[in-house]
Amino acid sequence: MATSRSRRFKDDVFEQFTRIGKAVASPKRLELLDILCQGPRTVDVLAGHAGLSLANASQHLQVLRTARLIEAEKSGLFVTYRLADGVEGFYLDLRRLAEARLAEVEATTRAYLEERGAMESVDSDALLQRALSGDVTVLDVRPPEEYRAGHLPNARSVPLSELRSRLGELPKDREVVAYCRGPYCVLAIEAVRVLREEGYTAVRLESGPPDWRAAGVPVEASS
Amino acid sequence: MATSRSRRFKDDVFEQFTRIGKAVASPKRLELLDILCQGPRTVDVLAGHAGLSLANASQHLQVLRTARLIEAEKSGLFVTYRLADGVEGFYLDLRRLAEARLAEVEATTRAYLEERGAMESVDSDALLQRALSGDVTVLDVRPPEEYRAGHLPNARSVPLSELRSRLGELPKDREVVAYCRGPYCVLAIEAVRVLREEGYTAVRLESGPPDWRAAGVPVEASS
DNA sequence: CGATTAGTCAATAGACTTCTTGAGTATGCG
DNA sequence: CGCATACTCAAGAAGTCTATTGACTAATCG
Repeated sequence: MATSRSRRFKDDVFEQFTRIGKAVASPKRLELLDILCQGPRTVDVLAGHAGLSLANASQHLQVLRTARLIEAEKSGLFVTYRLADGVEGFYLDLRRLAEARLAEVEATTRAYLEERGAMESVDSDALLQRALSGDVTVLDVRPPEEYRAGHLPNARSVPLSELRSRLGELPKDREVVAYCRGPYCVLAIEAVRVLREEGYTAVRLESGPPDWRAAGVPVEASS
Repeated sequence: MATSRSRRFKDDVFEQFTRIGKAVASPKRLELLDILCQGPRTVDVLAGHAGLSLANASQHLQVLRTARLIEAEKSGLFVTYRLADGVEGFYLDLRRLAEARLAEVEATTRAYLEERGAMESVDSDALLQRALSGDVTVLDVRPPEEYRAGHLPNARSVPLSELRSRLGELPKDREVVAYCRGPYCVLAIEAVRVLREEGYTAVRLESGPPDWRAAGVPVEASS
């Protein structure tokens, strides 16, 4: 009978698909993918960002690599991991599905924002358009190397750590739009808090470079 | 320090995303999703198709349901599960990523096809256009209820089990294009084998209704 | 009413995963 | 050369997931 043979074929195929599923079945690995969406990184930078021991991070990266979601390149002492083709898009799809289907995601986010006193509802698309228009001061508050890897056309790089000391550069009478890595990065939330304390009109743009790339919004490199 | 609080926030968010990942981290659950792409089904039909015991199928369905990928509706003795919004697209994205990144998927498929003596390479898009054009006989070899739930505009329903006895309905001088549920369903492969044995010129269209819906190809219901 | 059917629930053995620890390897630097 | 750095590998304890079993519930039918 052909059935048992086709059963084995199906089992094999779904087993293969599962390699992708298993790769994204751990919160730490999703976090690593999220960080890698910002650009290639070495193992200990990744470990630091995700709050993992070096050995543990390395192990998770192996899993992602066997699922072919990331690629490694060794140069000197350092191993640099980067996302494979098509993976950024898939990660964003997964995130979008989670946001759409799991009310808990929104609840968690809202709880955090309220705690930080940063509750607000801004039309994200309209805000992005304003950021692109040049009518507002646009701040990229991520570390400088991430700014260099890609940023909004008229954003200026002011890392959160330097924000307080560089307030002089920012005109007080102009609205400020701050962004960072994306909706689940907290840098811009902090930046907006600081700016408001100092009397600025400031809002956070929730999206980040990975979202813009996926949406076809221009993202400049360097400068 | 704000860091530990934001650490907890991130952990929570990624934990939530992981619910989707975990749901698609088991081959059996992916198979259930695949079947549900064809339309709503009751628990024991799903169990039968996926080769699972009733209790085990029910358990897997609970997991998918807590991840909100599927929805249940009870009517009388039967519980009918259906895909939630946006899930069909996500499943197809996952499958596409697996096909693109994992050479093993293609290898497994090729091995099965060769074993069945069905190796061939047809330009899938061109074949779909021909199937839509009306110049060939288009056969939907799935069970009739699946045909009713959605099929190509000029396909006729000839379930694989009835194919041999209904060959009289099919003109011998016209090329036949057979399709079933999609690339990993074996019904059309068998159908093409039977047709060729009987002297027909027959090819398999690899895609299926879920693919066409995602691509905007018209898919009729009933009739 | 009692029997039947469709499905869920609960418990458990066995298999897999995760994180940790400590050792091992390769490269570069003084 | 010896030593430091960046990373990987291997082993094991603790936790999680899967499939199976048998009992349980809810709806239907005679």
